[in-house]
Amino acid sequence: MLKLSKKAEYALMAAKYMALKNHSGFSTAKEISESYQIPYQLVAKVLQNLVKSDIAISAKGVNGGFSLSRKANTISLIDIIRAVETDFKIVDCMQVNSSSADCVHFDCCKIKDPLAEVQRKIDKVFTETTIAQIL
Amino acid sequence: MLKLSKKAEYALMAAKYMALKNHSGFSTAKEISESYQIPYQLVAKVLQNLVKSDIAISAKGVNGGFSLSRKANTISLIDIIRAVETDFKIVDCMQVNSSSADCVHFDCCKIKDPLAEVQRKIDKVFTETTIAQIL
DNA sequence: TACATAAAGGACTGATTTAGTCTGGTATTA
DNA sequence: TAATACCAGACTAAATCAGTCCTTTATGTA
Repeated sequence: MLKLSKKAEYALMAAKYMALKNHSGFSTAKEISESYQIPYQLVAKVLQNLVKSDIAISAKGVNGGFSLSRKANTISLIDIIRAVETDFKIVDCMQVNSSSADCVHFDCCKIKDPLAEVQRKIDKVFTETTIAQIL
Repeated sequence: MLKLSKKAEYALMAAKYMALKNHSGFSTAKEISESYQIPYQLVAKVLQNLVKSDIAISAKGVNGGFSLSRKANTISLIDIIRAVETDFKIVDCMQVNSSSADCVHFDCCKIKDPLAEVQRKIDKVFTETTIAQIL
């Protein structure tokens, strides 16, 4: 279906929220959850993923929260999406570790190589679009 | 996950098969199924979808089968994919009939408009690539 | 020091989607 | 009339996704 997951959507929304108030301290998961009507636990998890990928930084305790680790115009959509999704390929066999064990057609596939070019172009779209452009 | 469905994959493979032998009569579902190791019932269904979308024509009975209805370089990947998939949008709210009933954020969404541009670029990739290019 | 706040992280569940199968039908040719 | 091959819808099992629950760890403040 070529659809982004909710996690990816929420990650983009959270990134946008933080970008919009980047210079006024931390944003909490609760704050983002309530502002954008996103389930708290989900957005919390997504924010943790962003921290793991060094897109955001976090601070525990009172007055803690999350903040983007760098300027919005240096964070691409693909950075965000890769932080929360394991796969980002239009077909399974393009995953880094895929082999003939994953696909009966692996060694004789008729569309893999041509689709790799399509994949490259899609990656380009998400790589070239930054958080700054979705504000 | 932004992944194509198996139906879309099989549709592309079937289209490729037909394109490769376009001028030597019909290809049967069985033939394509066996050549490319695709479950027969699935590829049969996919081929029916292609017929419904006027991408392929069919003939019943002995010596029947399927054939592309026009030249491979006039059939884009998006034609094929739309023939077999109901949705082809990165987020639900971009579906033609979507409304605030489908998404709690519909009227206040922070990322819909920017993502529409991303969607447009992805559509462009699939529109500009034709079957002739995956042969 | 105690307490409130807030992130970290794992386990679990229910709903949805996907892939694939089964069955019966219709049309065509030899 | 028998074999071939498309047409069509219902159905099932497996996988994925979205969301929840619960416990732990860290930090600032009264």
